[in-house]
Amino acid sequence: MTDRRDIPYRFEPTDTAAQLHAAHGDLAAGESSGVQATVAGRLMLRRVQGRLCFGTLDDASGERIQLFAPAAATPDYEEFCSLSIGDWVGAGGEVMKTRRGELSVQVGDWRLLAEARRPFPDKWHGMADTDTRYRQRYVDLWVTPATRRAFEVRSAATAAIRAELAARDFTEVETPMLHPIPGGAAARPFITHHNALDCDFYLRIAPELYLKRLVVGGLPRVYELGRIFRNEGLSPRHSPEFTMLELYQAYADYTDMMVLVEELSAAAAAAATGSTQITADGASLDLAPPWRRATMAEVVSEFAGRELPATGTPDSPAAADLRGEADRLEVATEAGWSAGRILAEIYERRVESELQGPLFVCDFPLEVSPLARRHRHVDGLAERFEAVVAGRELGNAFTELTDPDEQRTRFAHQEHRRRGGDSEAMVTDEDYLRALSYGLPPTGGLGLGIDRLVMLLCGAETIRDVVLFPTLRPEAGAGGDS
RNA sequence: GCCCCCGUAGCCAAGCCUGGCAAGGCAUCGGACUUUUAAUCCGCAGAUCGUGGGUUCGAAUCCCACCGGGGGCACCA
Repeated sequence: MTDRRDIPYRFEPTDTAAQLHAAHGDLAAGESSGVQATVAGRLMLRRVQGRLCFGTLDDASGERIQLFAPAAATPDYEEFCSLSIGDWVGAGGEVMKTRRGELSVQVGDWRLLAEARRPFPDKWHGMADTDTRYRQRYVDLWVTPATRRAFEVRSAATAAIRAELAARDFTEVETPMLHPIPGGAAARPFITHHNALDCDFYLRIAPELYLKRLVVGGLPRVYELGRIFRNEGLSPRHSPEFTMLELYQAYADYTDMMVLVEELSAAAAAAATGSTQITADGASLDLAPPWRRATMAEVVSEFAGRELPATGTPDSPAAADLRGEADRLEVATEAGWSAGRILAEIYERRVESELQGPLFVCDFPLEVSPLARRHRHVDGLAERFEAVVAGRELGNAFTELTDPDEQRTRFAHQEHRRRGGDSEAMVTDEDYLRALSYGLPPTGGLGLGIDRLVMLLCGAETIRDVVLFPTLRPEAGAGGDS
C-alpha cells in the first residue's frame, strides 16, 4: 500500500490550474465533468469541515484550483486533512464543480511532494517586512502576488525585446564580464583577482567597447542583454548589478536608435501588460511611438522659462549666461566648465526628474560624451540622446565615434581628468583604438536599462522589486566564514 | 560616507509619547462540524520585545553603542 507521505521520485501532472479553468470553467455548479485530471502545486489554504476537506492549490499557472476531498472517497482522508499550508501536493481525480460553483478536482488519489517544515506567512496579511521578502524570495513569490507578477512582466518584456531584435536581424552575443580595463561608461568598478594569471580584473561596467569591436569584426547588428556591475551607492533606482540591453547597428545613426527605443519599449509593454499605457507617479503615460524629441538646450530653456544657449567656451558670454542661470537654480558649477557642461549639469540636477516623457533629450555636450561622434551641425555637441520616461533615464544612445585618432584624443582628455582626481573618468583602451584603426563603419549604439523599463511596466517603486535577489548585506550567521 | 525612520511569537500586529503582569488576529496543536471560499465555533500552547550596555525599586517603553532594513543626501544609469 502506498504511503502518501513518502516522497516520490517523480510526479506527472496532466493539467495546470489555468488549463482546467479554461477547459471546464463553464461547468454548472454541482456538476461533474467525467474528466480525470492530475494537478500539483503548493497547498495555500485548507478548510476541513468534518467529513469534507477543501484545499486551495496554487501551481503558479496564474490560477488556483480547489481540491475537494470527501472522507468517503478520499484515500487516507485523515492524512490529507492534516497536510500543512505550504506543503507541495500532487492530486488526481475527476474535475467537478461544488454546489457553490467552485471548480475543483475531487481527490481520488494524492501524494505529498514536499513538506513545508516551516510555517508559511499569514494567509491574509502575507509578508510586510521588505528585508524578509528580499532575503526569502522563495516565500515572497508565493505570498505576494505583485512579486510573481513583476517577474512575469520582466520575462515577457525581455522575451519581446529579443524577438523584436531577432526580427531585425540582430545577433545576440556574450562578451567578457571580466575586463582588464573597465571601459564604456563613467563608473567605479568592482575589482577581482584571477589566481592563475595573477592579475586583477574588473567586473564590467559596460559591454560597449567589446560590442563595437564585434562590429569591426563583421557583425553589423549585434546586441547583448546582460548584467553589468557598478560599485556605487544603492537606492530605489540603483542596484550594484543591473541588466542592460546594449546594441550596435552599422550604417545607422542616433536617429535610428530613437526609432528602435520607441519600438522596443512599446513591444515590451504590449507583450508584458497588453498595452503601451503605463502609470507612473499617478500619471498615465503612453509608450506608443512617436516620442517627443527635444534638444537638451530646449528642455532646460523650458524649465528655466527663457531661451538658453547650448554651447560656448568657458570664457564665452554663453557660459557666463548659463552660470548665472545655474546659480539661480542652486546648481553648483566649477570654473573651467564650458557652456555645454553647465547646461548638462542643470539638466541632470534639476530638469530630468521633472520630465514626464516619454521623450528623447538630444545633443549632449561633447566633453561628457567621450565615445560619441561630434554633432554634424553644431560645434561642441555630440550626437547623443537620453530616453526619459517618468523623470528617469531609460536609455542612452549615440552616433558612435568611429575615428581612431579622435578617439585617442578623447581618451587623453579623460586621462587628464583622471589625473585631476575624477575616479570615474575613462582609461585609455589601446586595443579598442587598434580595433577602430581597422575601420568601424558609421554605427548607432544604444543602451537600455532593463530594470527601469520593467519598473515602469509593473509600477514598481524600487528596483529591488524587479530584481529577484537584490544585493543586501549578508545575513549574520547565515553561513560564509562567520 | 552623512541625516531621518523602523525592528515585539513562524506571519500580521497593539503597547513606546506619559516606565508598573507583553493585547488581539492568522498559522501550529487538541476538539466539534458532509459543499467550504481568509470557513466557523471551543480549547491548549507559543516571546532572549534585533544585540549589548546604562539610568531606575522596576525598562518593550528613557539614554548610549552596535547589527539589520527602509527612505533621503552624495555618487551614478
